[in-house]
Amino acid sequence: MDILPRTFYERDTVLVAQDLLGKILVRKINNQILSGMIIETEAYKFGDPACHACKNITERNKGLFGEVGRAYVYFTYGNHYCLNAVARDLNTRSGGILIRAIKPIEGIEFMIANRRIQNLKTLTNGPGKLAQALQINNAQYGIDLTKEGELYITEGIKVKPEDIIATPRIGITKATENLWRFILKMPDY
DNA sequence: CTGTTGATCTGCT
DNA sequence: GCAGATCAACAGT
Repeated sequence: MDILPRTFYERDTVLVAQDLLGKILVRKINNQILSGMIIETEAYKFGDPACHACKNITERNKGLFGEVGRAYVYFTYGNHYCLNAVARDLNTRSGGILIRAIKPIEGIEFMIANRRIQNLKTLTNGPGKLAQALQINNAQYGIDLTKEGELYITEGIKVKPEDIIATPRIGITKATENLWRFILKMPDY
């Protein structure tokens, strides 16, 4: 499976968010492979009031201003890490895509052990849950997603435009009118 | 230095 | 459906 090239991330953040649906997120821990198909994303870009990087660069959000194709991880609500991919067209100052949900493919037993639950439905269907299942934390901040390593993204299935649902984003209080949350229709999930 | 807030999850009602 | 957990980053004093 081919790893997505850096040019994939050098486009408008909203476009990349849609294109990430159906791609495969791969996490390697020692020799254990964990992977899953990306089925839900949200786009955040510069000037967007709901985005961490809406105005000034700070210690936490500087990754969103850096090189595209890298991982941006942040900690919130005292309990949860969330995984983003940095992506923007080269005329924009910052932008990122929140990976909200994946469908587990490989290493499901390992994920269940990480999450200490039994219910498959709630294994990786939220940003914080997904990060916990894949053991993602600040150690993954800034990892290059375009190189084979402990965390990267590869080509997946082809997604038709009519299989993508756009809805308002979740858990924010500003700019809720932008339909920048994208869900992949999954007939068998 | 202090107070507030947040791209959430879980458990209980 | 709703409140509580829980803490780092941020902005203001």
